Amino acid sequence: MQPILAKDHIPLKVDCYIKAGCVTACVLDLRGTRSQCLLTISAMLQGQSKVKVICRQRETMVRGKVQMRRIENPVHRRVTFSKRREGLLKKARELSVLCGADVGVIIFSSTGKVHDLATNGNMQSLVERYQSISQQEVKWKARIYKARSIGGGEENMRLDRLHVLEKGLELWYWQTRSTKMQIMQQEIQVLKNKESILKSANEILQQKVNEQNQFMSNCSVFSGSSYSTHYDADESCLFTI
Amino acid sequence: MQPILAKDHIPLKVDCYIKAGCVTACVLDLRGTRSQCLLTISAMLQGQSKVKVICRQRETMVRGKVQMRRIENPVHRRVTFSKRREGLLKKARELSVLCGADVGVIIFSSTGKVHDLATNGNMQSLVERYQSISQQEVKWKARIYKARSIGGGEENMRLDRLHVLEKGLELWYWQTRSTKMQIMQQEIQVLKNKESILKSANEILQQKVNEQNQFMSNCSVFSGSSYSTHYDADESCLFTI
DNA sequence: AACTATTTATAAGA
DNA sequence: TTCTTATAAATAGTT
Repeated sequence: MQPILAKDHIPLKVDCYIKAGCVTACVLDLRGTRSQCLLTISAMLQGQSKVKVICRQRETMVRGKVQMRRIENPVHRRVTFSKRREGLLKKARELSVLCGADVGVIIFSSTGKVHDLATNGNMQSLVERYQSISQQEVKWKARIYKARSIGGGEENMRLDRLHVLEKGLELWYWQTRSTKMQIMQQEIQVLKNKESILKSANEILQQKVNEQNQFMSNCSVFSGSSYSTHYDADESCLFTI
Repeated sequence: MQPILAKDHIPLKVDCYIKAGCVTACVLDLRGTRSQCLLTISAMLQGQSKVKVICRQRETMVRGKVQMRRIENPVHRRVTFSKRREGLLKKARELSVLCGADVGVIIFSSTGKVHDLATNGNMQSLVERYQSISQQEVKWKARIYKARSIGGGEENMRLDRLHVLEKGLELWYWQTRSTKMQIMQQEIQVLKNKESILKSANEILQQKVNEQNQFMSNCSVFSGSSYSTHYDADESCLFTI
């Protein structure tokens, strides 16, 4: 299948209702490389049932590719910003809906105006989630990095210790990815509450019991047996992130 | 310029290197309305210098529009997520370069994996800038709210001013309604825990106090003054769902 | 703001 | 996964 060279004009006879159009065509260049290219069709009506179509490759793109550099014209820049900002937010919403992702977008225009989107409805919680994960990742990586560099200096650095650390990172990734993570976080929340409330209940209880103990010891009937009740809530958080 | 009806097949003879392609054409429908439509070109090489092109309008779109709902097939969803995520980040970078904007994007996949982009190179500073601006916005809105409630009492409050303020307030409610929901639900969770734990703490406390009361009354020193402590947690849940 | 030619993204298939 | 390409969608420039 030899590639065939293009000629400047390709006269076509068609009898459809094309008025004008363009062709995104799959082409082979001279080296046989496949790529997409653009052709244009100019159609002129000829009588009732015939259209003459001239199809040729554009010598120059009328609207060239957008150069990826700052738009200097302020009016143009503002219009483009507005269009592309909407486009970006739309894409973000679509990603969220189609793939069940949570997406947050923050945009500062060059004039400092802020635009945002949080598909979960709350940028703050999204950012917090991001920060906690980032910090955790940084910690793990730092730990491994440290272990590695120490290990590099020390010959006694046992390989299995390094493996344990790397396993930890792996596990952390796995935990982060799983939906369990979310359940666990809720669980943590619950248990933290438990902790603080148990502590205050404990305080009140202690206080009551102490009052009574004091009252009773004031009666000089009882001596060294004081009631002490302590519900330790420190162990109530089973998971840590 | 009468629109001309399409026929099923449009045989074309071309001598360019088109292999296959499609046409996004501007067409006129039967009422003369202009719109974009799609044609396809199938090309077959014929010898060294000739290509036969069959151009016809698709009866049905082979790949219909994407339905904007969660993709249920996990493989499909993962692939789409990957592609669209890249697309989104690319768009964000382009917006930043073209318009001199600072853009931050945070993406959590449905499996909890995080992806991000901060065009200024530092998500933390971007988020901080966002948060400081958001806080100012909240303050401003609170001011409006206050002005409005004062305005309700004053007859001198000009109607147009009130309308402006109410418009702002409306917008603010709309923007934050979902956020509020989340905060409330969290609050509910916390308070439910509070309730149940306070109740058990209460029980323990009651038990203790009762024990001591009984002990003391057994000592026949005290008569009618029994300690009774009850921490009612029923009112601790401010919100109900 | 609307229009549309053109570019770009991407869904489905290999 | 990566590549291909048909097709849908975004958008640059214009009116």
